[in-house]
Amino acid sequence: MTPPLHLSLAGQAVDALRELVLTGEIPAGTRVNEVELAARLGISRGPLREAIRHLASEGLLVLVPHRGAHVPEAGPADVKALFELRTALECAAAELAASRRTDADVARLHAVCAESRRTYQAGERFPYRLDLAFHRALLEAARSPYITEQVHLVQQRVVLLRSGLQDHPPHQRASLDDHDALVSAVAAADPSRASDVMRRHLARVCAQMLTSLA
Amino acid sequence: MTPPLHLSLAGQAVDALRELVLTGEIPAGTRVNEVELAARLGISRGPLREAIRHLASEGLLVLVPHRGAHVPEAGPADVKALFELRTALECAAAELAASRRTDADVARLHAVCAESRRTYQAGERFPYRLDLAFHRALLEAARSPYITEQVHLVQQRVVLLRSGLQDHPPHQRASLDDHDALVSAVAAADPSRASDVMRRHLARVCAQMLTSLA
DNA sequence: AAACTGCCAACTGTCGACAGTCAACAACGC
DNA sequence: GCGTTGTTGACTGTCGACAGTTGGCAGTTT
Repeated sequence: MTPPLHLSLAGQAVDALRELVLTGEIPAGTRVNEVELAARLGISRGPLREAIRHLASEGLLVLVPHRGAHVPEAGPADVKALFELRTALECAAAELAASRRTDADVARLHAVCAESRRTYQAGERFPYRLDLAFHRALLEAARSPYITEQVHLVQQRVVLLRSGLQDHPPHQRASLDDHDALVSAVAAADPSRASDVMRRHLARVCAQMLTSLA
Repeated sequence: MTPPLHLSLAGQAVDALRELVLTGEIPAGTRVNEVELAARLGISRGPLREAIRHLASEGLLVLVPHRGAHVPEAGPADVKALFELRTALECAAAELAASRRTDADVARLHAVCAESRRTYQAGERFPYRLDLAFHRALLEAARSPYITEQVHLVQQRVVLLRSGLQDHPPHQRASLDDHDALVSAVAAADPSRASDVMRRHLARVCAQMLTSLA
């Protein structure tokens, strides 16, 4: 059928399902039917079940015994709790990045910031993609694999919460400034300042998400 | 067979496998045979596979395509990286606990510390169980569900690394003092001091594990 | 009319069997 | 004797079918 495919069906199913969830194609609260979805993806229920369980372990799905899986519906309390976790992880990452960063790391961070600002001034709005790229560049500089892994998982859940939300330009402007301040603290090898800036940045983003949610 | 069991076979398999891994009954590096283990647990391969994937998502197993799962072998670099994650999470938890704790929380923490000290002075060594209980009591006071969840997962991985290691009494003595200092900071509602104490505590524990490992 | 009880359809949980892949072993050539 | 290649065995990946449970619907009772 598919001879030179280097990924198992379960692996493909994970990617496909993740896409369906993150794009909001499967709305929050909707129950996922195994047989139906398996047919839609062209695979059997076995691999699909593994994919469902995997995404559940990432927090993108919620399992209910004998009642299947559904995309979680998040309230303000969830957003706050999730950002407490994100703050813990990313502040630590910022600290580590400030103490471990190489010149190449700083250059990369500057490049991402520059591109973000350019895109923002050109199109009145910079894509979320660049925000993710910035945080990932920071993680790279932190060189802490387990923290990096966890931040990626948390960011995914934030993306899930963001689906159906749009950013206001003023908030974007503030984020750009935060990013610049963060790069400056990292470049200056000042861990505690980097942590503080990150904390304020995430507090702002969290507050903005809470108002957009209400 | 087992009529009034309120847990799915996969759920039971998760618990059983977790026990086998954490107790070291399945040594690090050993490959896990699905058919053999399924027979041993008295279930089919389907639920067992789900259990294996679940534990892999918790970091207790490593999956290799077409070659099954095995318990990860951890070196010093892994220990350091894991403790960077643990420090990020538990320092944040200590901060939150210090700012949110109720009198009941403080009482609970005091009780755990007292029992630890009593057991230590009586038997020259206090069980790891009480150390876990202390950190869990602190998490309860922090009231941050996602951080709590992640700390539990990390603690599990630490237990995995600890299997086959024994504590030296002097290190235990230091831990007892750290715990007391932590309770005092939390009781005084001093988040930054709580975070600092936790950081020092975990640095000590990490260093001790690294020396025991070599 | 409202509440309760028994049935029914749909779905999840589980199983056994088949197919594909990888690694070790053996035979062969150099 | 050593490296290479074909073969074989064991194991994982996948599938289709069966069994158990859940929630809803119809029928009945008060």
